Amino acid sequence: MLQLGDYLREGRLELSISSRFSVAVHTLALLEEFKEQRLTSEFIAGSVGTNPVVIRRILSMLKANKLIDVQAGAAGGAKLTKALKDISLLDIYKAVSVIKGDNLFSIHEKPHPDCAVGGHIQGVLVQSLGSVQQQMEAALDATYMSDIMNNIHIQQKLKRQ
Amino acid sequence: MLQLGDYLREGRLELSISSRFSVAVHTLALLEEFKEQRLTSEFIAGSVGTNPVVIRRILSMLKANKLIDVQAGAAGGAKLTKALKDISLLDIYKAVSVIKGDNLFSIHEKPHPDCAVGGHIQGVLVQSLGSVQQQMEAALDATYMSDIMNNIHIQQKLKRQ
DNA sequence: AGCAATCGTAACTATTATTGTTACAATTAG
DNA sequence: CTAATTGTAACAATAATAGTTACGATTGCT
Repeated sequence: MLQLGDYLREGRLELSISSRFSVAVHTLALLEEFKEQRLTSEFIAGSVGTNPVVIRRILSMLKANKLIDVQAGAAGGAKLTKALKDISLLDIYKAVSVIKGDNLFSIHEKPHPDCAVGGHIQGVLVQSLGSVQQQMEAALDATYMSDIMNNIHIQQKLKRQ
Repeated sequence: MLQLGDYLREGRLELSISSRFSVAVHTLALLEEFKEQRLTSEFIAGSVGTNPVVIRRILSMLKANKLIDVQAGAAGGAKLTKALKDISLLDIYKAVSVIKGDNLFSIHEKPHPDCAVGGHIQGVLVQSLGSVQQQMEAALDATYMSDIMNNIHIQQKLKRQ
């Protein structure tokens, strides 16, 4: 369960589910689609529509979480280390959300402790909003990269007809 | 269901579930706890631990969504217009998230349309991530301000013992 | 050994939202 | 009329994101 301390850490940052997440999903789908070769950050950037450095930063995070393998040098690039059915969207979400203690909801940090409401609101919100966050993460954990890939293949076939 | 167009709007902003939300919940709890009188932005700010203008901005949003009534002038201030059992956290969440088309997840906007993955990833992500967002919002909609208030009262009693 | 490709990462910029703050006109009760 | 209060504009400080340039480190190939 989430702890109050997780929320009240000094200098805590606001959540933002950045497009790093969607780019990471895109990248893993590419690695599957072209799995016979390592893909370079330049190739991936071309498909995603961004800069290779942006991709390399995301590759670093995925590598740190052992979802992919990346090699420098000539013939370098990235490849999957797992089957897509063993990678949930939650795995990816956590991999690219590098800030520790990331909370979906911000809770104001200085309610008045002597107030009938202010003295208790943080603890109550940690429970209720923590539960909502858990349900959101459970939903992410229920979708796998293999599902995403299946959907992409369905769209490919639809387009061809 | 979410539409692709909701995501691809030019200049779309990143999500951030700001502390406006937790401050709004705190405010509504205060209005209930002291419902025999109108509460001024200064009083609420004292309990929340912020500036009265920050509170007035949030009061404006809650008022625009008909959750409260606010009056200017001497003896002015805010009061509830509904029973707490008729206000869900989702109602509040939507009230203070003023940006239209706010999406929990950002999706990168320029995947290469001719790529086997890039040409389909947006549509697939809109479906999958839209579903996750819906489940998160359903969780918010399952908690009511009356639940929050009950929990606050439980904590008040615990503290007294 | 040397070359070319590629990653890893630092540094910087531009953009944007949030939060807090000051200021002041408009509103309203008494 | 006066005092209290809201509504809102304007501005500053802070911080995250995304993009970009640059360059050292790594690696495969000849």
